[in-house]
Amino acid sequence: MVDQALPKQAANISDNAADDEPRCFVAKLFGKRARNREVQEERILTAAMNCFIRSGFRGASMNEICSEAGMSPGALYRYFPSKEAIIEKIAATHRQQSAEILARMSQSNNIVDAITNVGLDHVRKMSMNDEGPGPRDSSARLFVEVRAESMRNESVAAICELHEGLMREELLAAFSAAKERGEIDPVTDLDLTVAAVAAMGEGIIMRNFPAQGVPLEALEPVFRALAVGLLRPTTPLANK
Amino acid sequence: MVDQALPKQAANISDNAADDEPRCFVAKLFGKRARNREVQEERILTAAMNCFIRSGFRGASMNEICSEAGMSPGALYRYFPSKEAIIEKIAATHRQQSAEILARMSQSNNIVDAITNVGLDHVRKMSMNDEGPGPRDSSARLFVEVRAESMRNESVAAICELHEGLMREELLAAFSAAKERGEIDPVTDLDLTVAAVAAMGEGIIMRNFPAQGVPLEALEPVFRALAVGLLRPTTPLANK
DNA sequence: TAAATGAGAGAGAACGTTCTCTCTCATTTG
DNA sequence: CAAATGAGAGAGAACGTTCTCTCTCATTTA
Repeated sequence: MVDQALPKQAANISDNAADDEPRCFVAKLFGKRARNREVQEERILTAAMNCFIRSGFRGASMNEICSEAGMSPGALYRYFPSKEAIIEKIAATHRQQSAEILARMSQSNNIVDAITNVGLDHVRKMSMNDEGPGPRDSSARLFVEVRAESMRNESVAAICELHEGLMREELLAAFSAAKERGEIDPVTDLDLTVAAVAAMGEGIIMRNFPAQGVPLEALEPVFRALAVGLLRPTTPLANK
Repeated sequence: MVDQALPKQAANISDNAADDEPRCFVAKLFGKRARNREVQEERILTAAMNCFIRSGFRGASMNEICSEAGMSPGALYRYFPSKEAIIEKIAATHRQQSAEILARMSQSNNIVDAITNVGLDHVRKMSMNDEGPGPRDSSARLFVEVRAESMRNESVAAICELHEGLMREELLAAFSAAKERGEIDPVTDLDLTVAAVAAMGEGIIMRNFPAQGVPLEALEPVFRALAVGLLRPTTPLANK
């Protein structure tokens, strides 16, 4: 069989500069014998995510994950030292995706539009990983699973706090800027408002409205009303 | 790990056997015997709840629950046929408590006050079971645990849907009445608003603000602003 | 005494993890 | 060039533990 795979360690150890030949480094991306470590890790994480969505962090067994990934336990444990490590990695990835969406808060010059758009973006993103097989609200399930685990698992709690702290900072910065622009009632407690918006957003994400037949367009006025209500903008309909 | 010096068997019932009670079959079913059974079931449920809060539904073992309850497995399995049955019972009890609070929605004649008060009641109740030992946000933990389980466990999902359906009905009835009173913009989509309020409420409950040092009084304007924003009352400050 | 109750051992399955062995293949050696 | 080498990758049995649940038998209760 002429299956040329990427020699990972050869590139690291030997320093032969005559490596201009474009080798077939895409070793059958998710195929039986993929050689690349990152590809294998990705394969495991994808499988584990499916299992965790189906059975929960504690409910899913390593054998279940191995079957889903098409690997043996021996192979899997070459890439992750423990089930706990897989859980932590998946929790981090999931929360990081949320934080990245929130990072776009400061792009808008209008706080009501900013909240509305970022909220919709978040809901859209969280309801999107539902193309392939499996339950329609996989992201919502994972979200709740991570939240539950974070309430009793020290390291998962730390991972969540890291990303959620970033999200709160982003919100606070946007709110502060809006306050200086005069868009927010000066007496508003911004810290509390940030916490409330974050909490309510979590509730919305958790329920996964798009998966229940509520279109994003229907959600738009809800987010807008929430923003108007909580932030009491002094010029509520200026940009609308 | 509190090994409470609880008398083994005889202490749970008062010893006034001198009464000339009818010792018929029915009396046995509904008399002292039945009451003792309820006491034992309650003991198991309380212990199980503590364990589930500490370790999660799947993470807590039956041995852990037995130790917490000060019972042997043989005794425990006399009262509950399976771990699943305990989980279902606890999920039902927890969700029912929420539904009972929501049932007071119709008592208020002002929709903004109604939402504010019921929201505060709910948060207060959910943060109150924190007198004894254990984590401060036991109700929030249980809430998330039940939600997570409901997303992959058919019977727990049915239990949740039962009580949450009641809650949505209650909200919808209050909103409809308010709409007829002219308190809500006629174009508002009440079904969507009910769903949104419920989802955001879940988010607030989940974060358990009182346990994080946010007093209920601080939360009051947040609920009020949320209600005003989402329901757009035509006479927003009438009763304030 | 008969029925109810409970303690505790432990059965049998499933768990997370480790171990051993085989296979593949780039590189080294002859 | 062909054989030898050795390290990475993986399969799958097996390990010790822990799981849920049952069974036996002693004690309590009516």
